[in-house]
Amino acid sequence: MDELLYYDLKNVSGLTPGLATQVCREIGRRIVAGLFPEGQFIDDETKLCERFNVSKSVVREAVKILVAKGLLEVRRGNGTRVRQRASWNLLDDDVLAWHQGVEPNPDFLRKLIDVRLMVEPNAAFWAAGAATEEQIKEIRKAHNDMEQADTIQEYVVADAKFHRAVLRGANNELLTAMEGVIFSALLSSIKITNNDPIDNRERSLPLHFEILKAIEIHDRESAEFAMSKHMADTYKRLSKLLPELKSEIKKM
Amino acid sequence: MDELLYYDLKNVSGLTPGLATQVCREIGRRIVAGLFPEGQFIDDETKLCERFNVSKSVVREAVKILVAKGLLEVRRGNGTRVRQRASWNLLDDDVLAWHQGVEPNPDFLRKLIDVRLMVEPNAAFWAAGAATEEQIKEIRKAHNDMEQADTIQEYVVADAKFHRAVLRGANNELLTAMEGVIFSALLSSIKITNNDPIDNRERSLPLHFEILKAIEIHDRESAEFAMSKHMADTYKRLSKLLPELKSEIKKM
DNA sequence: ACAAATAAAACATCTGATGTTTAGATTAGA
DNA sequence: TCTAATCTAAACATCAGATGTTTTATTTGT
Repeated sequence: MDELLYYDLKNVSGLTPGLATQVCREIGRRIVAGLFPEGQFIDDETKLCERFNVSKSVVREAVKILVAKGLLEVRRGNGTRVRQRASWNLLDDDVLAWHQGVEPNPDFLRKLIDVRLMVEPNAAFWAAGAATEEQIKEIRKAHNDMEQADTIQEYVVADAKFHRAVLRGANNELLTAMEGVIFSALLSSIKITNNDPIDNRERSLPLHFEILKAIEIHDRESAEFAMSKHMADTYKRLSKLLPELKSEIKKM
Repeated sequence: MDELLYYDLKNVSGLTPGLATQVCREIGRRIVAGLFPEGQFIDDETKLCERFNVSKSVVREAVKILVAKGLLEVRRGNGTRVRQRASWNLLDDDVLAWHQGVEPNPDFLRKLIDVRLMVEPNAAFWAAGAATEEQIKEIRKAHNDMEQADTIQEYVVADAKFHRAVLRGANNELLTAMEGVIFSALLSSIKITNNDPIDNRERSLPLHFEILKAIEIHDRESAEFAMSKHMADTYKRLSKLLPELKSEIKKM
Protein backbone atom coordinates (compact mmCIF):
# COMPACT_ATOMS: atom_id res chain seq x y z
CA MET A 1 0.00 0.00 0.00
CA ASP A 2 1.41 3.34 -1.07
CA GLU A 3 -0.30 5.18 1.70
CA LEU A 4 2.42 3.89 4.00
CA LEU A 5 5.11 5.12 1.65
CA TYR A 6 3.48 8.53 1.70
CA TYR A 7 3.48 8.58 5.48
CA ASP A 8 7.12 7.47 5.47
CA LEU A 9 8.10 10.43 3.36
CA LYS A 10 6.35 12.76 5.75
CA ASN A 11 8.01 10.83 8.57
CA VAL A 12 5.03 10.97 10.83
CA SER A 13 5.98 7.58 12.18
CA GLY A 14 6.60 9.04 15.60
CA LEU A 15 3.01 9.73 16.40
CA THR A 16 1.03 7.76 18.93
CA PRO A 17 -1.31 5.54 16.93
CA GLY A 18 -4.35 5.75 19.21
CA LEU A 19 -7.77 4.38 18.49
CA ALA A 20 -9.16 7.76 17.46
CA THR A 21 -6.52 8.12 14.77
CA GLN A 22 -7.21 4.62 13.50
CA VAL A 23 -10.95 5.12 13.32
CA CYS A 24 -10.42 8.50 11.70
CA ARG A 25 -8.24 7.00 9.00
CA GLU A 26 -10.64 4.17 8.41
CA ILE A 27 -13.53 6.54 7.83
CA GLY A 28 -11.36 9.01 5.95
CA ARG A 29 -10.19 6.37 3.51
CA ARG A 30 -13.74 5.31 2.81
CA ILE A 31 -14.86 8.84 2.17
CA VAL A 32 -11.98 9.55 -0.18
CA ALA A 33 -12.60 6.24 -1.92
CA GLY A 34 -16.15 7.35 -2.54
CA LEU A 35 -17.77 4.62 -0.47
CA PHE A 36 -19.63 7.35 1.39
CA PRO A 37 -20.87 9.70 -1.36
CA GLU A 38 -20.80 13.45 -0.86
CA GLY A 39 -23.76 14.76 1.04
CA GLN A 40 -24.65 11.40 2.49
CA PHE A 41 -25.16 10.90 6.21
CA ILE A 42 -22.79 8.45 7.85
CA ASP A 43 -23.74 6.19 10.73
CA ASP A 44 -24.52 7.93 13.99
CA GLU A 45 -22.15 7.79 16.94
CA THR A 46 -23.80 4.75 18.46
CA LYS A 47 -23.56 2.71 15.28
CA LEU A 48 -19.96 3.77 14.70
CA CYS A 49 -19.12 2.62 18.21
CA GLU A 50 -20.55 -0.79 17.44
CA ARG A 51 -18.94 -1.03 14.04
CA PHE A 52 -15.47 -0.20 15.27
CA ASN A 53 -15.86 -1.64 18.74
CA VAL A 54 -14.73 1.48 20.50
CA SER A 55 -16.25 3.85 22.98
CA LYS A 56 -18.15 6.97 22.13
CA SER A 57 -15.33 9.30 23.10
CA VAL A 58 -13.03 7.65 20.58
CA VAL A 59 -15.61 8.00 17.83
CA ARG A 60 -16.22 11.61 18.72
CA GLU A 61 -12.53 12.44 18.58
CA ALA A 62 -12.19 10.69 15.23
CA VAL A 63 -15.12 12.62 13.81
CA LYS A 64 -13.74 15.89 15.14
CA ILE A 65 -10.52 15.28 13.24
CA LEU A 66 -12.39 14.60 10.03
CA VAL A 67 -14.41 17.76 10.54
CA ALA A 68 -11.16 19.65 11.02
CA LYS A 69 -9.97 18.33 7.67
CA GLY A 70 -13.19 19.39 5.99
CA LEU A 71 -14.44 15.90 5.15
CA LEU A 72 -17.37 15.80 7.54
CA GLU A 73 -19.98 18.21 8.72
CA VAL A 74 -21.73 17.62 12.02
CA ARG A 75 -25.10 19.12 12.78
CA ARG A 76 -26.34 18.72 16.30
CA GLY A 77 -29.58 16.85 16.59
CA ASN A 78 -29.43 15.98 12.93
CA GLY A 79 -26.47 13.83 12.05
CA THR A 80 -23.09 13.75 10.44
CA ARG A 81 -22.69 13.97 6.70
CA VAL A 82 -19.93 13.93 4.12
CA ARG A 83 -19.14 17.40 2.80
CA GLN A 84 -18.75 18.28 -0.86
CA ARG A 85 -15.34 17.42 -2.19
CA ALA A 86 -14.78 21.09 -2.94
CA SER A 87 -14.75 21.71 0.81
CA TRP A 88 -12.19 19.08 1.69
CA ASN A 89 -8.75 20.23 2.81
CA LEU A 90 -7.19 18.59 -0.21
CA LEU A 91 -3.76 19.90 0.72
CA ASP A 92 -3.88 18.14 4.06
CA ASP A 93 -1.32 15.37 4.29
CA ASP A 94 -3.76 12.79 5.54
CA VAL A 95 -6.33 13.58 2.90
CA LEU A 96 -3.70 13.27 0.21
CA ALA A 97 -2.36 10.08 1.76
CA TRP A 98 -5.82 8.54 1.73
CA HIS A 99 -5.99 9.19 -1.98
CA GLN A 100 -3.07 6.80 -2.36
CA GLY A 101 -5.27 3.99 -1.19
CA VAL A 102 -7.47 4.06 -4.27
CA GLU A 103 -6.88 3.64 -7.98
CA PRO A 104 -5.42 6.94 -9.25
CA ASN A 105 -8.11 9.03 -10.88
CA PRO A 106 -6.77 10.50 -14.15
CA ASP A 107 -8.60 13.78 -13.73
CA PHE A 108 -7.31 14.31 -10.22
CA LEU A 109 -3.84 13.24 -11.24
CA ARG A 110 -3.88 15.87 -13.96
CA LYS A 111 -4.78 18.51 -11.39
CA LEU A 112 -1.99 17.34 -9.12
CA ILE A 113 0.44 17.60 -11.97
CA ASP A 114 -0.84 21.00 -13.00
CA VAL A 115 -0.02 22.20 -9.50
CA ARG A 116 3.43 20.64 -9.69
CA LEU A 117 3.95 22.40 -12.99
CA MET A 118 3.06 25.64 -11.31
CA VAL A 119 4.93 25.18 -8.05
CA GLU A 120 8.16 23.40 -8.74
CA PRO A 121 9.84 25.65 -11.30
CA ASN A 122 9.22 28.55 -8.94
CA ALA A 123 10.54 26.53 -6.04
CA ALA A 124 13.71 25.78 -7.99
CA PHE A 125 14.07 29.46 -8.82
CA TRP A 126 13.77 30.50 -5.19
CA ALA A 127 15.92 27.63 -3.95
CA ALA A 128 18.72 28.70 -6.26
CA GLY A 129 18.54 32.10 -4.63
CA ALA A 130 17.91 31.20 -1.02
CA ALA A 131 19.04 27.66 -0.22
CA THR A 132 21.67 27.27 2.49
CA GLU A 133 24.72 25.05 2.09
CA GLU A 134 23.02 22.55 4.34
CA GLN A 135 19.92 22.48 2.16
CA ILE A 136 21.92 22.12 -1.03
CA LYS A 137 23.69 19.18 0.55
CA GLU A 138 20.28 17.59 1.06
CA ILE A 139 19.49 18.00 -2.60
CA ARG A 140 22.86 16.58 -3.58
CA LYS A 141 22.39 13.63 -1.28
CA ALA A 142 18.97 12.87 -2.75
CA HIS A 143 20.41 13.02 -6.24
CA ASN A 144 23.15 10.66 -5.18
CA ASP A 145 20.59 8.26 -3.72
CA MET A 146 18.77 8.31 -7.03
CA GLU A 147 21.95 7.23 -8.76
CA GLN A 148 22.62 4.47 -6.26
CA ALA A 149 19.07 3.15 -6.02
CA ASP A 150 18.73 -0.56 -6.75
CA THR A 151 14.97 -0.93 -6.78
CA ILE A 152 12.18 1.13 -8.24
CA GLN A 153 10.93 1.84 -4.75
CA GLU A 154 14.30 3.18 -3.64
CA TYR A 155 14.46 5.33 -6.73
CA VAL A 156 11.04 6.80 -6.14
CA VAL A 157 11.80 7.61 -2.53
CA ALA A 158 15.05 9.33 -3.50
CA ASP A 159 13.21 11.20 -6.27
CA ALA A 160 10.60 12.39 -3.80
CA LYS A 161 13.29 13.48 -1.38
CA PHE A 162 15.04 15.41 -4.14
CA HIS A 163 11.94 17.44 -4.86
CA ARG A 164 11.24 17.84 -1.17
CA ALA A 165 14.73 19.18 -0.63
CA VAL A 166 14.30 21.70 -3.44
CA LEU A 167 10.99 22.81 -2.00
CA ARG A 168 12.51 23.25 1.44
CA GLY A 169 15.43 25.10 -0.05
CA ALA A 170 13.09 27.81 -1.22
CA ASN A 171 12.74 28.83 2.43
CA ASN A 172 9.02 29.42 2.35
CA GLU A 173 6.95 27.41 4.82
CA LEU A 174 3.91 27.76 2.62
CA LEU A 175 5.69 25.97 -0.17
CA THR A 176 6.91 23.33 2.21
CA ALA A 177 3.30 22.79 3.18
CA MET A 178 2.67 21.72 -0.41
CA GLU A 179 5.11 18.82 -0.22
CA GLY A 180 2.18 16.47 -0.04
CA VAL A 181 1.00 17.42 -3.50
CA ILE A 182 4.36 16.51 -4.96
CA PHE A 183 4.48 13.19 -3.13
CA SER A 184 0.96 12.38 -4.12
CA ALA A 185 1.53 13.18 -7.78
CA LEU A 186 4.79 11.29 -7.77
CA LEU A 187 3.41 8.15 -6.19
CA SER A 188 0.33 8.14 -8.40
CA SER A 189 2.47 8.67 -11.48
CA ILE A 190 4.68 5.78 -10.57
CA LYS A 191 1.77 3.41 -10.45
CA ILE A 192 1.20 4.22 -14.06
CA THR A 193 4.71 4.51 -15.46
CA ASN A 194 5.89 1.52 -13.50
CA ASN A 195 5.65 -0.73 -16.52
CA ASP A 196 6.90 1.86 -18.91
CA PRO A 197 9.34 0.13 -21.28
CA ILE A 198 11.45 3.26 -21.42
CA ASP A 199 13.83 3.31 -18.53
CA ASN A 200 12.77 5.99 -16.13
CA ARG A 201 16.17 6.61 -14.69
CA GLU A 202 18.01 7.04 -17.96
CA ARG A 203 15.85 9.96 -18.87
CA SER A 204 15.14 11.70 -15.62
CA LEU A 205 18.49 11.43 -13.87
CA PRO A 206 20.30 13.91 -16.15
CA LEU A 207 17.44 16.35 -15.76
CA HIS A 208 17.74 16.19 -12.01
CA PHE A 209 21.47 16.69 -12.28
CA GLU A 210 20.88 19.83 -14.27
CA ILE A 211 18.59 21.20 -11.57
CA LEU A 212 21.11 20.38 -8.87
CA LYS A 213 23.94 22.08 -10.73
CA ALA A 214 21.94 25.23 -11.32
CA ILE A 215 21.00 25.49 -7.67
CA GLU A 216 24.58 24.83 -6.61
CA ILE A 217 25.82 27.84 -8.54
CA HIS A 218 22.78 29.90 -7.50
CA ASP A 219 21.64 30.41 -11.06
CA ARG A 220 17.95 30.97 -10.56
CA GLU A 221 16.85 31.22 -14.15
CA SER A 222 18.66 28.03 -15.10
CA ALA A 223 17.26 26.22 -12.10
CA GLU A 224 13.76 27.26 -13.05
CA PHE A 225 14.30 26.31 -16.66
CA ALA A 226 15.76 22.92 -15.79
CA MET A 227 12.89 22.14 -13.50
CA SER A 228 10.39 23.19 -16.15
CA LYS A 229 12.11 20.89 -18.58
CA HIS A 230 11.93 18.03 -16.11
CA MET A 231 8.25 18.69 -15.44
CA ALA A 232 7.44 18.84 -19.13
CA ASP A 233 9.25 15.58 -19.71
CA THR A 234 7.49 13.84 -16.86
CA TYR A 235 4.22 15.11 -18.17
CA LYS A 236 4.88 14.00 -21.71
CA ARG A 237 5.86 10.49 -20.72
CA LEU A 238 2.82 10.16 -18.51
CA SER A 239 0.34 11.41 -21.06
CA LYS A 240 1.63 8.86 -23.55
CA LEU A 241 0.43 6.14 -21.21
CA LEU A 242 -2.66 7.97 -20.08
CA PRO A 243 -4.31 9.81 -22.96
CA GLU A 244 -7.07 11.15 -20.71
CA LEU A 245 -4.47 13.50 -19.24
CA LYS A 246 -4.96 16.08 -21.96
CA SER A 247 -4.10 19.29 -20.15
CA GLU A 248 -2.03 21.32 -22.54
CA ILE A 249 1.29 22.28 -21.14
CA LYS A 250 1.42 26.01 -20.86
CA LYS A 251 4.54 27.36 -22.41
CA MET A 252 8.26 27.33 -21.70
CA MET B 1 -10.88 41.68 14.22
CA ASP B 2 -10.01 40.50 10.72
CA GLU B 3 -10.21 36.89 11.70
CA LEU B 4 -13.97 37.21 11.45
CA LEU B 5 -13.72 38.72 7.99
CA TYR B 6 -11.59 35.79 6.96
CA TYR B 7 -14.17 33.34 8.25
CA ASP B 8 -16.88 35.30 6.47
CA LEU B 9 -15.12 34.90 3.15
CA LYS B 10 -14.86 31.20 3.71
CA ASN B 11 -18.50 31.31 4.80
CA VAL B 12 -18.09 28.75 7.51
CA SER B 13 -20.72 30.59 9.52
CA GLY B 14 -23.01 27.59 9.37
CA LEU B 15 -20.99 25.41 11.64
CA THR B 16 -22.05 24.53 15.16
CA PRO B 17 -19.81 26.51 17.46
CA GLY B 18 -19.36 23.94 20.18
CA LEU B 19 -17.09 24.21 23.18
CA ALA B 20 -14.38 22.07 21.60
CA THR B 21 -14.14 24.42 18.63
CA GLN B 22 -13.98 27.44 20.92
CA VAL B 23 -11.25 25.99 23.10
CA CYS B 24 -9.37 24.85 20.00
CA ARG B 25 -9.44 28.35 18.54
CA GLU B 26 -8.41 29.90 21.80
CA ILE B 27 -5.36 27.68 22.06
CA GLY B 28 -4.68 27.89 18.32
CA ARG B 29 -4.62 31.68 18.38
CA ARG B 30 -2.18 31.70 21.26
CA ILE B 31 0.13 29.29 19.52
CA VAL B 32 0.10 31.25 16.28
CA ALA B 33 0.62 34.46 18.20
CA GLY B 34 3.71 32.94 19.73
CA LEU B 35 2.45 32.97 23.30
CA PHE B 36 3.28 29.29 23.47
CA PRO B 37 6.74 29.03 21.89
CA GLU B 38 7.58 26.12 19.62
CA GLY B 39 8.64 23.02 21.46
CA GLN B 40 7.13 24.14 24.73
CA PHE B 41 4.74 21.96 26.69
CA ILE B 42 1.28 23.34 27.20
CA ASP B 43 -0.82 22.74 30.30
CA ASP B 44 -1.97 19.19 30.85
CA GLU B 45 -5.57 18.15 30.32
CA THR B 46 -6.55 18.75 33.91
CA LYS B 47 -5.19 22.30 33.96
CA LEU B 48 -6.80 23.10 30.61
CA CYS B 49 -10.13 21.90 31.99
CA GLU B 50 -9.79 24.29 34.90
CA ARG B 51 -8.58 27.17 32.77
CA PHE B 52 -11.44 26.95 30.28
CA ASN B 53 -14.02 25.56 32.68
CA VAL B 54 -14.92 22.63 30.49
CA SER B 55 -14.87 18.91 30.87
CA LYS B 56 -12.01 16.68 29.91
CA SER B 57 -13.71 15.35 26.79
CA VAL B 58 -14.02 18.87 25.41
CA VAL B 59 -10.36 19.57 26.01
CA ARG B 60 -9.38 16.29 24.42
CA GLU B 61 -11.42 17.01 21.31
CA ALA B 62 -9.92 20.48 21.04
CA VAL B 63 -6.42 19.10 21.34
CA LYS B 64 -7.15 16.43 18.75
CA ILE B 65 -8.15 19.12 16.27
CA LEU B 66 -4.95 21.04 16.88
CA VAL B 67 -2.95 17.87 16.42
CA ALA B 68 -4.79 17.31 13.15
CA LYS B 69 -3.69 20.77 12.02
CA GLY B 70 -0.12 20.05 12.96
CA LEU B 71 0.14 22.60 15.77
CA LEU B 72 0.37 20.20 18.67
CA GLU B 73 2.05 16.93 19.35
CA VAL B 74 0.76 14.63 22.05
CA ARG B 75 2.92 12.03 23.69
CA ARG B 76 1.21 9.63 26.03
CA GLY B 77 2.50 9.70 29.55
CA ASN B 78 4.62 12.69 28.72
CA GLY B 79 2.58 15.71 27.75
CA THR B 80 1.45 17.92 24.91
CA ARG B 81 3.82 20.29 23.21
CA VAL B 82 3.77 22.87 20.44
CA ARG B 83 5.30 21.56 17.22
CA GLN B 84 7.83 23.42 15.10
CA ARG B 85 6.23 25.99 12.86
CA ALA B 86 7.58 24.08 9.85
CA SER B 87 5.22 21.25 10.75
CA TRP B 88 2.08 23.37 10.97
CA ASN B 89 -0.55 22.95 8.26
CA LEU B 90 -0.04 26.53 7.19
CA LEU B 91 -2.48 26.15 4.32
CA ASP B 92 -5.28 25.19 6.69
CA ASP B 93 -7.99 27.80 6.81
CA ASP B 94 -8.12 28.00 10.56
CA VAL B 95 -4.37 28.30 10.89
CA LEU B 96 -4.35 31.11 8.34
CA ALA B 97 -7.32 32.76 10.01
CA TRP B 98 -5.55 32.73 13.36
CA HIS B 99 -2.68 34.60 11.75
CA GLN B 100 -5.09 37.47 11.15
CA GLY B 101 -5.37 37.94 14.87
CA VAL B 102 -1.81 39.16 15.24
CA GLU B 103 0.21 42.01 13.81
CA PRO B 104 1.20 41.02 10.25
CA ASN B 105 4.75 39.74 10.18
CA PRO B 106 6.59 41.24 7.17
CA ASP B 107 8.55 38.10 6.47
CA PHE B 108 5.49 35.89 6.48
CA LEU B 109 3.56 38.41 4.42
CA ARG B 110 6.29 38.31 1.81
CA LYS B 111 5.98 34.54 1.65
CA LEU B 112 2.23 34.79 1.28
CA ILE B 113 2.68 37.22 -1.55
CA ASP B 114 5.32 35.09 -3.21
CA VAL B 115 2.79 32.29 -3.30
CA ARG B 116 0.15 34.61 -4.74
CA LEU B 117 2.64 35.66 -7.38
CA MET B 118 3.11 32.04 -8.25
CA VAL B 119 -0.49 30.88 -8.08
CA GLU B 120 -2.70 33.61 -9.40
CA PRO B 121 -1.31 34.22 -12.88
CA ASN B 122 -1.58 30.49 -13.49
CA ALA B 123 -5.09 30.47 -12.09
CA ALA B 124 -6.05 33.25 -14.46
CA PHE B 125 -4.54 31.34 -17.35
CA TRP B 126 -6.49 28.22 -16.54
CA ALA B 127 -9.68 30.10 -15.74
CA ALA B 128 -9.58 31.75 -19.15
CA GLY B 129 -9.48 28.27 -20.62
CA ALA B 130 -11.83 26.38 -18.36
CA ALA B 131 -14.25 28.71 -16.58
CA THR B 132 -17.95 28.12 -17.18
CA GLU B 133 -20.39 30.91 -17.98
CA GLU B 134 -21.63 30.65 -14.44
CA GLN B 135 -18.14 31.10 -13.04
CA ILE B 136 -17.38 34.02 -15.30
CA LYS B 137 -20.57 35.63 -14.09
CA GLU B 138 -19.20 35.33 -10.55
CA ILE B 139 -16.04 37.13 -11.57
CA ARG B 140 -18.04 39.84 -13.30
CA LYS B 141 -20.26 40.27 -10.30
CA ALA B 142 -17.28 40.63 -7.99
CA HIS B 143 -15.77 43.23 -10.29
CA ASN B 144 -19.05 45.09 -10.28
CA ASP B 145 -19.15 45.00 -6.50
CA MET B 146 -15.68 46.49 -6.44
CA GLU B 147 -16.93 49.38 -8.54
CA GLN B 148 -19.96 49.93 -6.36
CA ALA B 149 -18.24 49.54 -3.00
CA ASP B 150 -18.72 52.48 -0.65
CA THR B 151 -16.36 51.55 2.15
CA ILE B 152 -12.87 50.13 2.23
CA GLN B 153 -14.21 47.01 3.87
CA GLU B 154 -16.73 46.45 1.10
CA TYR B 155 -14.04 46.99 -1.48
CA VAL B 156 -11.72 44.47 0.12
CA VAL B 157 -14.43 41.85 0.36
CA ALA B 158 -15.32 42.32 -3.29
CA ASP B 159 -11.64 42.19 -4.19
CA ALA B 160 -11.22 38.93 -2.31
CA LYS B 161 -14.29 37.50 -4.01
CA PHE B 162 -12.92 38.49 -7.40
CA HIS B 163 -9.75 36.52 -6.82
CA ARG B 164 -11.69 33.67 -5.31
CA ALA B 165 -13.90 33.49 -8.37
CA VAL B 166 -10.89 33.39 -10.66
CA LEU B 167 -9.34 30.63 -8.60
CA ARG B 168 -12.55 28.64 -8.72
CA GLY B 169 -12.84 29.22 -12.42
CA ALA B 170 -9.63 27.33 -12.96
CA ASN B 171 -11.57 24.18 -12.08
CA ASN B 172 -8.90 22.62 -9.96
CA GLU B 173 -9.87 21.76 -6.38
CA LEU B 174 -6.25 21.93 -5.31
CA LEU B 175 -6.10 25.54 -6.36
CA THR B 176 -9.38 26.26 -4.65
CA ALA B 177 -7.85 24.84 -1.50
CA MET B 178 -5.35 27.69 -1.65
CA GLU B 179 -8.01 30.38 -1.38
CA GLY B 180 -6.97 30.94 2.18
CA VAL B 181 -3.53 32.11 1.17
CA ILE B 182 -5.03 34.76 -1.07
CA PHE B 183 -7.43 35.96 1.62
CA SER B 184 -4.71 36.00 4.20
CA ALA B 185 -2.32 37.97 2.01
CA LEU B 186 -5.08 40.34 0.98
CA LEU B 187 -6.27 41.07 4.50
CA SER B 188 -2.76 41.51 5.82
CA SER B 189 -1.86 43.80 2.94
CA ILE B 190 -4.88 45.94 3.60
CA LYS B 191 -3.84 46.57 7.15
CA ILE B 192 -0.72 48.14 5.74
CA THR B 193 -1.96 49.96 2.67
CA ASN B 194 -5.05 51.18 4.42
CA ASN B 195 -3.55 54.58 4.95
CA ASP B 196 -1.89 54.70 1.60
CA PRO B 197 -2.42 58.19 0.17
CA ILE B 198 -2.68 56.76 -3.32
CA ASP B 199 -6.21 55.71 -4.00
CA ASN B 200 -6.30 51.96 -4.08
CA ARG B 201 -9.32 51.73 -6.30
CA GLU B 202 -8.12 54.11 -8.98
CA ARG B 203 -5.14 51.95 -9.69
CA SER B 204 -6.34 48.43 -9.15
CA LEU B 205 -9.80 48.59 -10.66
CA PRO B 206 -8.63 48.89 -14.28
CA LEU B 207 -6.23 46.02 -13.74
CA HIS B 208 -9.06 43.85 -12.51
CA PHE B 209 -11.14 44.85 -15.47
CA GLU B 210 -8.37 43.75 -17.79
CA ILE B 211 -8.28 40.33 -16.16
CA LEU B 212 -12.04 39.99 -16.39
CA LYS B 213 -12.07 40.91 -20.06
CA ALA B 214 -9.34 38.44 -20.93
CA ILE B 215 -11.13 35.62 -19.16
CA GLU B 216 -14.41 36.56 -20.81
CA ILE B 217 -12.93 36.09 -24.26
CA HIS B 218 -10.99 33.01 -23.13
CA ASP B 219 -7.64 34.56 -23.92
CA ARG B 220 -5.39 32.64 -21.59
CA GLU B 221 -2.13 34.41 -22.25
CA SER B 222 -3.69 37.83 -21.77
CA ALA B 223 -5.42 36.73 -18.61
CA GLU B 224 -2.16 35.49 -17.21
CA PHE B 225 -0.35 38.62 -18.25
CA ALA B 226 -2.98 40.90 -16.77
CA MET B 227 -2.92 39.05 -13.49
CA SER B 228 0.86 39.20 -13.39
CA LYS B 229 0.66 42.92 -13.96
CA HIS B 230 -1.84 43.28 -11.13
CA MET B 231 0.31 41.20 -8.80
CA ALA B 232 3.41 43.19 -9.63
CA ASP B 233 1.58 46.43 -9.01
CA THR B 234 0.21 45.25 -5.68
CA TYR B 235 3.66 44.13 -4.72
CA LYS B 236 5.28 47.39 -5.70
CA ARG B 237 2.83 49.51 -3.78
CA LEU B 238 3.19 47.36 -0.72
CA SER B 239 6.96 47.31 -0.71
CA LYS B 240 7.00 51.08 -0.84
CA LEU B 241 5.29 51.11 2.54
CA LEU B 242 7.14 48.12 3.89
CA PRO B 243 10.80 48.15 2.85
CA GLU B 244 11.48 44.88 4.65
CA LEU B 245 9.54 43.14 1.89
CA LYS B 246 12.55 42.92 -0.38
CA SER B 247 11.80 39.78 -2.39
CA GLU B 248 12.71 40.56 -5.94
CA ILE B 249 9.90 40.05 -8.37
CA LYS B 250 10.86 37.32 -10.74
CA LYS B 251 10.26 38.41 -14.25
CA MET B 252 7.18 38.95 -16.38
C1' DA C 1 28.24 3.86 40.56
C1' DC C 2 24.94 1.12 38.29
C1' DA C 3 20.85 -1.40 37.55
C1' DA C 4 16.42 -2.84 38.87
C1' DA C 5 12.19 -1.81 41.15
C1' DT C 6 8.93 1.80 42.31
C1' DA C 7 6.15 5.86 42.17
C1' DA C 8 4.11 9.79 40.11
C1' DA C 9 2.45 12.32 36.21
C1' DA C 10 -0.10 12.46 32.03
C1' DC C 11 -2.53 10.71 28.31
C1' DA C 12 -6.11 6.83 26.60
C1' DT C 13 -10.23 4.51 26.95
C1' DC C 14 -14.61 3.16 28.76
C1' DT C 15 -19.17 3.86 30.88
C1' DG C 16 -23.29 6.03 31.72
C1' DA C 17 -25.95 10.01 32.94
C1' DT C 18 -28.00 14.38 31.51
C1' DG C 19 -28.72 18.43 28.45
C1' DT C 20 -29.89 20.57 23.84
C1' DT C 21 -31.14 20.80 19.11
C1' DT C 22 -33.36 19.27 15.01
C1' DA C 23 -36.77 17.20 12.16
C1' DG C 24 -40.81 15.07 11.78
C1' DA C 25 -45.19 13.36 13.54
C1' DT C 26 -49.21 14.52 15.90
C1' DT C 27 -53.02 17.09 17.07
C1' DA C 28 -56.12 21.11 17.95
C1' DG C 29 -58.38 24.79 15.95
C1' DA C 30 -60.28 27.55 12.24
C1' DT D 1 -59.03 20.40 4.79
C1' DC D 2 -55.42 23.24 5.95
C1' DT D 3 -52.58 25.47 9.19
C1' DA D 4 -50.10 26.12 13.25
C1' DA D 5 -48.84 24.82 17.73
C1' DT D 6 -47.21 20.92 20.34
C1' DC D 7 -44.98 16.77 21.26
C1' DT D 8 -41.61 13.22 20.58
C1' DA D 9 -37.80 10.53 19.03
C1' DA D 10 -33.22 10.74 17.19
C1' DA D 11 -28.71 12.47 17.43
C1' DC D 12 -25.15 15.31 18.95
C1' DA D 13 -22.90 17.95 23.29
C1' DT D 14 -21.25 17.99 27.71
C1' DC D 15 -20.12 16.33 32.14
C1' DA D 16 -18.28 13.18 35.78
C1' DG D 17 -15.52 9.63 37.34
C1' DA D 18 -13.40 5.12 37.05
C1' DT D 19 -9.62 2.34 35.20
C1' DG D 20 -5.68 1.30 32.15
C1' DT D 21 -1.11 2.32 29.97
C1' DT D 22 3.11 4.76 29.07
C1' DT D 23 6.84 7.70 30.20
C1' DT D 24 9.95 9.94 33.31
C1' DA D 25 12.11 10.42 37.43
C1' DT D 26 13.11 8.63 41.89
C1' DT D 27 14.33 5.35 44.98
C1' DT D 28 16.60 1.32 46.45
C1' DG D 29 19.72 -2.57 46.63
C1' DT D 30 24.03 -4.43 45.46
